[in-house]
Amino acid sequence: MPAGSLPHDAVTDLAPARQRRKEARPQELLDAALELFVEKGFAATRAEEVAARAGVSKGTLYLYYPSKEDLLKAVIVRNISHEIAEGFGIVNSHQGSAAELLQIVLHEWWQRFGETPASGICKLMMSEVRNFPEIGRFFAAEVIEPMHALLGAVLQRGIDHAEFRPLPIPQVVQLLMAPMLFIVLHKHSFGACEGVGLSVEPLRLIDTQIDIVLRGISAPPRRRA
Amino acid sequence: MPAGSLPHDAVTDLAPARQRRKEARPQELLDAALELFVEKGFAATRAEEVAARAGVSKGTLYLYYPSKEDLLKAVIVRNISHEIAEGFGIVNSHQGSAAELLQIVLHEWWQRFGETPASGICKLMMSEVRNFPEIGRFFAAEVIEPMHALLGAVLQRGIDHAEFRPLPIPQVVQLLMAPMLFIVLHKHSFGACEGVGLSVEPLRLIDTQIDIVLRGISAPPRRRA
DNA sequence: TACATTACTGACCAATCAGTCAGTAATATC
DNA sequence: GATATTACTGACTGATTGGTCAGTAATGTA
Repeated sequence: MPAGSLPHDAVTDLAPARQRRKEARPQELLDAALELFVEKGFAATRAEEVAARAGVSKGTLYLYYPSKEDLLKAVIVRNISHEIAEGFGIVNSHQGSAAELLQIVLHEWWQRFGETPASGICKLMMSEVRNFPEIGRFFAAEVIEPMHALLGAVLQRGIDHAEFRPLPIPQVVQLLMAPMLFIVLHKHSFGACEGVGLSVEPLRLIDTQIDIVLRGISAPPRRRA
Repeated sequence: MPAGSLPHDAVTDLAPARQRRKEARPQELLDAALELFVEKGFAATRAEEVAARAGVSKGTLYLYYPSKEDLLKAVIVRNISHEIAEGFGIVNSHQGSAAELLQIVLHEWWQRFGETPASGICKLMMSEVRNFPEIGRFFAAEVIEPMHALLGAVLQRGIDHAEFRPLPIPQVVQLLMAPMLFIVLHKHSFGACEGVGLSVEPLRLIDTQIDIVLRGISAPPRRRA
């Protein structure tokens, strides 16, 4: 506003026009909170900022969530994708090779989770578990463990079909997840800063990973019989 | 102390006995700050806590570091290992195969950095870059880029000697680092909590990684000539 | 033992922020 | 249009915490 602007009689130009949208608020607040918690961390984010980004006042935030910590819990709980169940669907119904399946699962993971704002949850959990171990246990049980079971099942199938050589499954699962996590963590930390080197190209990295790992775990060609 | 304990005339039993140790303070404060920043995050850590863990009062902290943010900067700067230079020494003087060299470099990285408290810097930077991009740029220039150059050199040598097949070096470097980062990040987040599943065994994971990647990137056996 | 120097302390201050609540205005109902 | 209901607001408060500084005691010097 130019200096000396005086409040001409009616509502000022940019007056936000108060609205009542009981249904939409909770999700909008959750979205705003996720963004800010991922960006700045839980402790460094002020409740009023969350409210402002969601387009409401602080009072409204506390109308829907009783405390900042409850807001955090809700952010985690509500963003937990139930798509892991779908992942099992894909795995169980897949007809082709385990190698193909692995590729599909990793690509789907990237598309349905890595690319979406929900991937920020990874950074958020990483940063905050030690302050909220309860939430951490919940996340581990609902996300990490199912995800590992899923990838473990893919590997086991490959081994059973002699497509992959015998493997230490838990370790290989962790090795498969590591680059995926690297990508999303980078995206929400260094990758979001100006002039911080290291260009990460998710799809290219994932494809290179698939290429190398598949060569690395494939069973040697049969000698005879 | 049992209830009703009264201050008997001289100094109380557990009186901390004030000491003057001008030389030792800065490092002790830095160590305490690193621990706490990694554990709780920068914003959630109170300056007085840092002082207390270092065994001094808040005033003393501010005697050595002008602000909490300056303390953070000092924590990063002072914990940046100059061992990457030694890494280049190892790489340049190595006589054996590139595969062997890769194994050595990853193991050394784990021993000299991953296992030490300094590895907490990884989590700290991840969590805080977006709040302190300046520090992020410094860290990228001093640590990330040299580290990538180092691993890139190892890969390049392997390719030059036809030990490895042609590779997209930047991607493969990232794939090599991802599990290392996974290990240290896990150690300082989920790994430090009770009852949060997922047992991560660093050496076993690193060895599995080396095994798979080496198979995955090795050049196919020559056909003729 | 007396005095000077200075590393260290912790009570204090000002700023910040989570959480509250009396009041406002948008919608529903008649 | 009049009245009732309730989603929403933002000034307020109590607690917390970054940062200060007048004072204290440990050490050095004579």
